[in-house]
Order: sequence, then structure tokens, then C-alpha cells
Amino acid sequence: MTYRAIKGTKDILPAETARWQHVEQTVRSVFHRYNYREIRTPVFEQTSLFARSIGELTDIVGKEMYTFADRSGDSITLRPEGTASVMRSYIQNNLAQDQPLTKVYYIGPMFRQERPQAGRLRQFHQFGAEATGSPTPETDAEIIALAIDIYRALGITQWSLQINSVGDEECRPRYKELLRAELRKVADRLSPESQKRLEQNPMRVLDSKDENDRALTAGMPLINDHLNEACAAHFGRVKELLTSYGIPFTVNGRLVRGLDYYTKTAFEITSSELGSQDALAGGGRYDLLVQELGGKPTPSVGFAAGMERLMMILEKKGFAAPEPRPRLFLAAADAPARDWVLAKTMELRSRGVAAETDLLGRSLKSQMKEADRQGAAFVLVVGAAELAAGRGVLKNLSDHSSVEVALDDLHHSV
RNA sequence: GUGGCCAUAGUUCAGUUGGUUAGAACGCCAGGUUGUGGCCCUGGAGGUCGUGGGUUCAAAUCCCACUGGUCACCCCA
Repeated sequence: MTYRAIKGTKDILPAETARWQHVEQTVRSVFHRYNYREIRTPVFEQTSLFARSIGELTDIVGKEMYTFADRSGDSITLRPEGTASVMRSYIQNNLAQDQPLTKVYYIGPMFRQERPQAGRLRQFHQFGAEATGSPTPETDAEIIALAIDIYRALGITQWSLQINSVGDEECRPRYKELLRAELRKVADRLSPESQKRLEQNPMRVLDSKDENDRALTAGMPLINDHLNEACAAHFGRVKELLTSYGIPFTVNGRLVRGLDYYTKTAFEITSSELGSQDALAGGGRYDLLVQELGGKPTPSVGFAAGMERLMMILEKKGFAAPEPRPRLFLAAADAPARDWVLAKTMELRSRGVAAETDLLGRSLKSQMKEADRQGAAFVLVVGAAELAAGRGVLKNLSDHSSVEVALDDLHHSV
């Protein structure tokens, strides 16, 4: 084997594309149900767009981006997530002018240069939605409900929703100082990773998976106990709405998302059906991002979900999407019938019938086996005798029955 | 970036303390039935045993390096 797909990339083969298409269709139909419209942005952007929106200190920007210089020397990056591009497009195309609230969704490949493992690829696929222009908790709740509805529509029941509020530009800095002061008291005993975060992003220390860190920070103040009035009211309303929508959730005061731009609501949907990488979707509110990118202050909420992890669950559940199959397979019993069979196949196709025939000049037995393998509903064997009589025997491959039909109006018989 | 495990037909795997032409199942092709699929029977094609080096009379088997895969850490979808 000479060429292989690049590490961390995968071919989605014909045997699996039916499942992908089914998921894509289901996802789209739920988005449309919620009145979100599709947006398609380029898969690469100026590097600084991602650096600025995701945050210079995040792992994504610090060590995971596919960044390269193009031929003119500009620094280009393959998108590691969708929100930054969508917001760039929102500002560039002035989408705000059409209506006060813009609801869009996207679906497509993302790229991060990490070590691959179960549920993590270098090129992976996400779908997500952004509701831009609304500060209301009703919008947060809609985004979360939308994500949950997609899993429900796909028959995925083993998920759990965790939510938190990470505060805003007024109460978060105040809380961070409080937390930092607490953390300093145990700083020398924290893991090296957490010591680094103490100054840069102390909230991430609470999110550490290190057991010792967790023990040390066990009793420390949590952000959602130190929200200002506006954030607390917003968070309360989101929880109230989720409850009224019948969506179960747990509040996790230590939940901090990996991207810098979140404010107020942050949430994560995980599945116990997955391995170590168990996050199905994540999202939250990002009221400061649009202005950070040069637009007018525009409050927004959104989420992103991984397609491969969804596929892993569906595959594990043995979910099989229906495959396209030929309606009729036309088999030639002898050489003179081949031309007629080819012409008839083309005619049926032009009439909208999924018709298939042999292109390899194979024996009749082989053609029959092929028709069976393809899952064709019917097979018609045509030879000199049938051509002379103008009639043939149409065989139903699933119930083994046969009927005699006129060759001229075959399309009425299948 | 760090660590564990793994690498033999297209696929899933067997291959004894190192020993002669490396096997099975499934899949693929052909025939059994000179014009009818699925089951069955017969036959066939298909492998530089991941790559390179070393030990040995002898290596798929032991050792080293590399490459690839996989899982986990970090982090995330």
C-alpha cells in the first residue's frame, strides 16, 4: 500500500454514507423546524480571526490549529470550529440589517492537529447553530432545546446535560480574583498545569481532572454563587425554561468551556455510550464576540456538536439506514440481447426507474448473483426468445414469484 | 507533545520450545445447472508475514530502530 489517508483523517466509505446522509437529513430537518437557515462559510480563514475569537491562551489556538503560509505569505488556518467564521460572515455581510435576530446553522468539516484517539480525528465534522442578536434567556433555552431535540430525533436517549453560568464582564473578573486568592493558598500543591492556569485562567483549575487538584479545590467558591443580579436572573430563567420544556439537566458549577468567548450560559451534552472523549455537544452564550471582531455589540448564543461521536453511538446501537437499491436488474441471456438490454436500461432510467444491468459481459448466472447482491427488487432475463415474442418473465427476487410482462411497457410493470 | 498495546490473504484471525512448499473462516472469481439469485458441493485467484537492520545452520516467531494503527493523558466535538 503506497498512499494512505493523512493521520487522523478518514474515508467515509459507501458502506457508511447512508448513515451519514440520514443523520445530516435529520439534523437539517430539526434545524428547519426551529427556523434556522443554513450558512456555508469557507473552511479556511485568516489565522488571526481564530486567534482573536477563540483566545490566544486556549489549547486550540496554542497547539491545535492547522496553520500555514499560502503562496503570498499570508497566514491561513483551517477552521478548528465554526462560530468564528459564522460571526465574521455575519459582520462582513451585515446580516443584522435584515432582522434583529439571525438564526443560522452550519454543518461541515473542522480541523485540529491533535493526537487521534477514539472519537477524535484531525479532520472531523460538526454541525451547530448560532442565534445572533438576542440577549434573552429564552434564546439560550431554545439553543439547548434544539440540540437536545436533534438527539431525540435520532433516537439517542443516553445523554446528560450539564449547564453553568460563567458570568459576564462585570461579575466574572470579580469572581476570578476571589478564586485566584483562594487558589494561591494551595498553589504549591497544585499540578504544574493548574499552577500555570492560576494566573491566566483560574476557572480552568476547577475544571481540572487531576484528583489531587480536585481535592484541593473541593470547597472553593463557585462562579454561579457569585453572579451579579443580571447574570443570576438570566441563569435562573434558563433553568426554569429547561424544566418547563421537560429537559433534564444538572448544574455543574465547575463547567468552563475551552473557548474564551463564552459569557453567562455554558453547557455541555455528554454520552455514557462513548469512550474517554464523551462530549457530544457544547455551547453557550458569547455576548462579547461580535464586538471583539469589530462588529457592533451583539449578544449571541450557539452550540456545536460532533458528527463522528454521533455515528459511533448509532453504529453501536446497530442503526442501519436504508441503502439505495435498484428496482430492476436487466440480465442478458445471450450476446444479441445485450444491446437491447442496455438501451432498455437507459430508457427506464430516463423514466425515473432505478435500473441496473451488467457492464462486464458476465454469464447469466453471474448476472443473477449480481442482481441479488445489489438487492434489486426485480430481475428480467431477456434473450432471443423474449425479443422475438415481445414478452418476458419478470421475477420478484424477494418472494420468488414471476409474472409474464410485455417488454414494450416494462416501466408500468415495475 | 507524552505513555501503553498492536502489526500474518480484501476482512476477522490461527500459526506449538525458532525448523521444510505460512493456514482457516468469511468475502471474491469460475464451475456443478450449455437460460435464472439466495442454500449446498467442487475448484481457483489472492501473502515480499508493516519496513529496515541484527542474533542464528535456520526467523512470521528472538532483539533493536523506524513507520503505521489503536487506546489513554493533555484538551475537546
